[in-house]
Amino acid sequence: MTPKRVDRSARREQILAAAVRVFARKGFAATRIDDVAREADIGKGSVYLYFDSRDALLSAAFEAFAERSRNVLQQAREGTGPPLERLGSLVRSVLEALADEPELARILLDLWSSGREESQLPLDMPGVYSEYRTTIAELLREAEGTVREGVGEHHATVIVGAIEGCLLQWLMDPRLPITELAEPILDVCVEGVRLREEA
Amino acid sequence: MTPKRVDRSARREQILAAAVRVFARKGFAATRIDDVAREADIGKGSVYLYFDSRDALLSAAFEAFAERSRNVLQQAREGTGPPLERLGSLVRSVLEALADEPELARILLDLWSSGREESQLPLDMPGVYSEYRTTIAELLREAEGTVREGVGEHHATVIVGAIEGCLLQWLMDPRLPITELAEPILDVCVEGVRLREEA
Amino acid sequence: MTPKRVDRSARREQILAAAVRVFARKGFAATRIDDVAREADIGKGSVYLYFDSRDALLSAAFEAFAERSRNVLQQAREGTGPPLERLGSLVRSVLEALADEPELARILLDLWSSGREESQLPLDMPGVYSEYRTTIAELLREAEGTVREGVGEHHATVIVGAIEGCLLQWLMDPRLPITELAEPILDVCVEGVRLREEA
Amino acid sequence: MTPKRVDRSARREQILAAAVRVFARKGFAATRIDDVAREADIGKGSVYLYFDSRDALLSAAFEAFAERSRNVLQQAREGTGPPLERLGSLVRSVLEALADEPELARILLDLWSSGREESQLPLDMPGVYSEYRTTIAELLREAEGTVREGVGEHHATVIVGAIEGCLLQWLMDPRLPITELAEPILDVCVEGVRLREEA
DNA sequence: TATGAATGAGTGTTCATTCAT
DNA sequence: AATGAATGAACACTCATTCAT
Repeated sequence: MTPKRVDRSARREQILAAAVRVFARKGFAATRIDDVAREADIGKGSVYLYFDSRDALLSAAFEAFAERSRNVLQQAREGTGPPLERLGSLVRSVLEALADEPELARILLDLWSSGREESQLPLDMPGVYSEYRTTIAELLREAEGTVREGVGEHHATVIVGAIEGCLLQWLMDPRLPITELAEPILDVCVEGVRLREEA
Repeated sequence: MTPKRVDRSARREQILAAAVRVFARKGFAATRIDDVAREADIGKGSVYLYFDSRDALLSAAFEAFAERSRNVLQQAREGTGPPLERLGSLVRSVLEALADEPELARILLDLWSSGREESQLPLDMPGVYSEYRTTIAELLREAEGTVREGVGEHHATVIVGAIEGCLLQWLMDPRLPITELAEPILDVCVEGVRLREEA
Repeated sequence: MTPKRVDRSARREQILAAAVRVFARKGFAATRIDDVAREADIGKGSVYLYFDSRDALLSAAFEAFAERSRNVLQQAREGTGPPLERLGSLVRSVLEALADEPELARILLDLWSSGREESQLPLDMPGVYSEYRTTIAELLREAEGTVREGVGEHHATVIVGAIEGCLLQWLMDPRLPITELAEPILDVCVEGVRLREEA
Repeated sequence: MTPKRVDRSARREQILAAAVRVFARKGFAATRIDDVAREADIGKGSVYLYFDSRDALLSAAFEAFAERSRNVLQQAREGTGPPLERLGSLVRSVLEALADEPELARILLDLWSSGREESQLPLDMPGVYSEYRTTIAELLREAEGTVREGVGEHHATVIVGAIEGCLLQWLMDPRLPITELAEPILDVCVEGVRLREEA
């Protein structure tokens, strides 16, 4: 029926993976189509059989990243158990997912840059972060009674910020122990919103 | 014979300011020297009388940013009063400084990208964040007895992360009320490390 | 998958020949890559598929010239017969070779200029002339007994000079009958060194 | 009457001398107006008070060179004594003049290049060489009876060639002892045309 | 007269994209 | 489908020339 559909899509993935590796290494701006083709071990022209343009590679990388995000968030929303524990799982999942695919993480630097309003590529990074915030805000709302009064959307923003900000520091300085940061993040963020059971 | 009529360094600043505005708008990668010249209302060649290269403009922008950073951090270190309150002031100062110069803030997106290891421009962004962490870690240390045990460097990273991560979200979506985030950040971060006065 | 259709080195030669024609006409300094591309009837970018830079075109032209030189000199060294007759053949060969490829001859003007010490391009023109002199000095040495005493390296320099100087004048004024100058050169140079059979 | 005429012309000479020094060092193509101004120790704009354009500097340098040539040739024409001896004096004068002002000599490389037909600057180098040849041909004609039959214009070309060709080799390789070449040149050129007094 | 800041036309080079094979 | 040679638009940077002071 679709005799080469699998091949085609596998090939596409192969090229995208190569592109992500190169983007991670040199950054999008410094990456040439030639570099991607060489990394994917195919001819330069072949890249265009699977992607419309150089920018399309970054868009596809964004999509891959956004999909990971959606998955992690969906799990958090569908999870059961105490909301603050699900928040903890969410934070750990995010960091693990990034630590698992450090190359995908490194392209965040380019995705952030390209998210700019006047950019030609309107990758919907704002949307990704908006979803993050919404999901976490929802968890906080569910946790009503466990968290202090007044905790709300802004605190969700801070929690997302803490995660992304740690990630950012790791990207700037890979010596930072990104996985070890999960607990401190939770320490700060979860304790930072938890209701104090004052005597 | 006639001494210079123009103040070299004022002119330089004027061009740099124009460059920062354009970088903020279109991103460094998409900014042409011509754009900067037009924004500064001078000829293209004149840019080169004050900057060695296009990259030098970004480096200068980094320097401007780094100087702001150093000032804010210095104030935090020299401040008096309870450490956690000084942490609060620091957080507010950082956010205010960035909200005051949103264009300078937006080039952070480019500075982060250029911080990449293989980049040609050795902008010392890692150094900037390292100083941030050190300063905050110092405040936390001074706050010993007020903060929970085990609170340390990693928590400093989380606090820096929360600030930068909120900033990041604001950059992605300028509708976020960046200055209003100071209190939630402190809410989370300060409460997140403060000793619980358990009965 | 399909092997190259074009013969790389043939293409290279084609471009080089075009470049030499333009150099001959306008001089290297006044030649734009665009001129070369147009003369070769290809796109400007294609020049760079075969040559690293504009300078590389001149270097390649030098190589072509140097190869011709080496061939002519080798023939002179390998020749048989009385040395002074071989000198005559050498002189005639040099002039004929240049008259045959007047465009290659005209780039001599540029090669001489580029031979300057501080030049970026280390075209070994001095080496070429040094070989000329050595070869001719060798012929003169072999001719010992036929030439006057005291005839040596300096006279070789003068003979090379006479050839190149005639060439120079022809380049300045193409109406000079370069090939007809072979005999006068020999007249002067050979008679100028030949032993006088004094009574 | 002409209150600053001397000053003006002296200034012009100062600049021209500076230009010649720079041309000699880096070649005309690589010489910037800035280089000349710095060498002359004046402002860049001031160069244009005395010369119309960069090219005009090379033209002026040519004029200076051509004037030296004319002087030397005039002396040869006006001289007395046996023609072949005057030819000897001429050769020596030319070489001495060049050895005296090696910088003026070095710009020959640029003058030759710029003499090209399609060049924008039609420096009359062909004219200079033509005069050389005419003068020497005249000497040879006067020497009728002392030189072999058939010696004529072409031999004049060869003699001019020998001089210029030695000069060329010296310019390519300054280690060649230019002044020591006068005698070999005469050896070859004068003996090369002199009538053999056969027994 | 002297200056050097300002200019912008001009050019070498790169590289995304196309297309003949 | 796959290739890589060919292309030319785009751009950083240079520098001769101008001109306000």
